[in-house]
Formats: sequence, structure tokens, C-alpha cells
Amino acid sequence: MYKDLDPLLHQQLRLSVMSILIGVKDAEFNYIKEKTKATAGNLSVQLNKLSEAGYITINKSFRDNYPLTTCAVTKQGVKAFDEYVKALKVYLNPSGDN
Amino acid sequence: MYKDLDPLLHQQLRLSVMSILIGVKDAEFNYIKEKTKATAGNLSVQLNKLSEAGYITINKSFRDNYPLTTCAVTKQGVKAFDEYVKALKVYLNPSGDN
DNA sequence: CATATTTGGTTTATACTATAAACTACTTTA
DNA sequence: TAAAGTAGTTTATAGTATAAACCAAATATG
Repeated sequence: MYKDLDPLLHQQLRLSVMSILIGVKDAEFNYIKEKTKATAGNLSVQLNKLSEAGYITINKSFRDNYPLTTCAVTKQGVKAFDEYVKALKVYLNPSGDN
Repeated sequence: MYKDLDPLLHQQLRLSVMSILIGVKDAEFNYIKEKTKATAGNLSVQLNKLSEAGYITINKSFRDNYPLTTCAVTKQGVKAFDEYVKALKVYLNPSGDN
């Protein structure tokens, strides 16, 4: 019935990061930061967690002399997201089949 | 865009409790415990949090000499649940309008 | 030309949260 | 009447999230 929810995805900031990354090729650190209204510190921590789990890749480069961090979702990340959504729907639809 | 998710509802056990309670008149402690597979201790804590928030009511009585705890969702709880679901859907539907 | 500020982050200290183990209180059974 | 069961609650601990503090380099300012 109520399947366990992936704890990595069941967190607001990480979930919104995944939500943003799915559907785009990649996204810059500051773009994600603005979209999510997260602090840089918090975002940095959560991006690393997603990266360690293999859900996203983090690419560090330079642009106009400044460091530039871009992120992209992995195949594994998309799969995890899909499964999370599927599992969560059971919780959200009480009239379904409790 | 990504509205804040009610932290009280954005937790697996509390969310499943709400999911169970919505649609039934009330439910016994042990029924909820079995449905959620939670430990009694954890369930007790989380029910109290939901109660303190006004999302559920907890009724303590006796049946066949044993203590009996039953829970029911409040109007406020239903509203909070609905709003949570609405807010969450934005996260779950990346192709929507990021 | 130094020093102040900005950019683009990371590290870390702290507060918060979740959880299971330990406990309470009472009842039933042997 | 001792042991085991029922129905929970309390609490100690580990884990998590977050913002403040920090770092390194680039650029602006006086």
C-alpha cells in the first residue's frame, strides 16, 4: 500500500531541483538557486547529495573567468523521480484504495 | 512556482495517517499502526504532532477494559491536506510550467 | 596600486526531526 | 501471584536541514 518514499527525493529543495532538471539539458547553479529561492550553502549541500546518489551530475568549469557549476539529471535520477511520483500518488489519493 | 510544502504533512508517516483518516469517520490507533507499519512509539509521536496542529482529533476511551485511542481528521486537516496536494503537484509535474 | 566589493561557491556549527528502545499502566492468563 | 499481553507514552540518539561563516579568485574604486 504505502510504499516507502525515497528519502532523498522526499525533501523540498532536492525535489524542486530534480523537478527543474528534468526536461532541461542542464542548469546553472545560480539558475537553480533563483528558481528554488534556496541559499547557496543549502543548495550546494543538497546538490552534492543528489550527485552522490547518482541522480544528477555536477560539472564545474569557468565562464568569463568565474567558476560555473552546472547540473544535469541522470537516467538513474529520472527513474528514481518517476518511482517517487508513482509511490507518492498513493498517499495523495485517499479515495483510491486505502 | 514551488510553494513551500507544509512540513507537517511532508513526512511519510504523518502523510499516510492523514491519507488513511480522510474518507473514514475515524480510525483506531492499532488500525493505523498496522496500515502504516509504524512502530507504536513513532506513531504516538506523530499523531500528537498532527493533533497539536489541529489536523486531527485524538479520542481516548476504553473498550473491553483496555485503553482505546481513535483518531479523526478535522476540517482544518482536510484543508491542509488539499493544499499540500495542490502545492506538491507543481513539483511532480516538471513538464507543466517550470 | 592596494583595498574593498562582488562572484560563485563550500564547509561547518546548530537547531530541528525522526525513530526505536525503554518505559508506564493496566489486564489477562497460567 | 507471577508471567505475559495490550495499548500506548516518554526519551535518548542518530540523522537531516539550514544558514552563518568562510574561501578563493575577479573586478571595481579611490
